[in-house]
Amino acid sequence: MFGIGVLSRETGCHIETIRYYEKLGLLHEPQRSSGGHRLYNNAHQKRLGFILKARSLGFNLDKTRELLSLSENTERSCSEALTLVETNLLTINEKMAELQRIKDSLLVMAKSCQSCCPGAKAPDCTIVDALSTV
Amino acid sequence: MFGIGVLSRETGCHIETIRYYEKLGLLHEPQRSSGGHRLYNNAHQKRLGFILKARSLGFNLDKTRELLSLSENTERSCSEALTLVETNLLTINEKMAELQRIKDSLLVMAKSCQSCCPGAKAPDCTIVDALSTV
DNA sequence: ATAAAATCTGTAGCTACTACAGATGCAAGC
DNA sequence: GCTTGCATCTGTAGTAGCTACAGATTTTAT
Repeated sequence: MFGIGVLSRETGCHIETIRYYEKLGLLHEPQRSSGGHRLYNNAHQKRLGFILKARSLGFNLDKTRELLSLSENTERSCSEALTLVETNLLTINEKMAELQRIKDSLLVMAKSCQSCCPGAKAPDCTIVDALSTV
Repeated sequence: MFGIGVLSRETGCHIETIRYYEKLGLLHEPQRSSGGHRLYNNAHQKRLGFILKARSLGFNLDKTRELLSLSENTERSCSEALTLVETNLLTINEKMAELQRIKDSLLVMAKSCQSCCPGAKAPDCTIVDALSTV
């Protein structure tokens, strides 16, 4: 049994975030010391690790909750997990495409500025111009 | 002069967002009708278009404010705009790298699940396993 | 004149945390 | 046993960038 500070250090998860996950029901309520301090065991630590890993793979808290449920429920099937992963992949792909679109535009703007308006006044900059154009 | 509904339709920006930008000082306070309704002109529309374009290129509201200031201030130089664009490019690149990392992991997980545990129970799925592993 | 649509202000909600304030608990040294 | 200092407690508010109401008015159309 260990306190929230130890759990925080072991997992790299902020104390406030641990309490937040507990409030949302992602982490089970731990035992308490006589004075009311939270006391965790290895099962808690494992579960928190699971959550953090899911989060680091881009799953939001709802999907993470789903994944936790899948990991515990023998009635549910593997294909549900696969669907969650594939849905997440779609989301990631969309975000990447959007970022690529932005990146392309920014590169064009930067290049244009570098070659056209070095030392010019800001309002005449091609970057400002590009933003002003409909 | 036109109302907020027209401005919203013309720019594709939600009415609430227009008022929000005004509250933040990104949009100037417009004239009002005798009854208190906002009345905009073309300058407002142009400025809102500028903001929306900056937002769509990944600039946050603070940077957008900076860009607006650059577009109006003859004292400031073009290089400041370039710096903003380049900084934004760095941010975008970081986000893309992170997404790529996530994508790679998800692809591995999906592939592993497809080939190893079709029809298995969820708790035995390789996806769940990958999330459980430290 | 009246009904319907648009707009008004102000507040609360969203995600996923993070940052306090002010009150306690706990563990170590003397 | 007492004090000191750190850890932890609860609860609330803040972050970004909106979005979604409620309930009151204004404007527009018939």
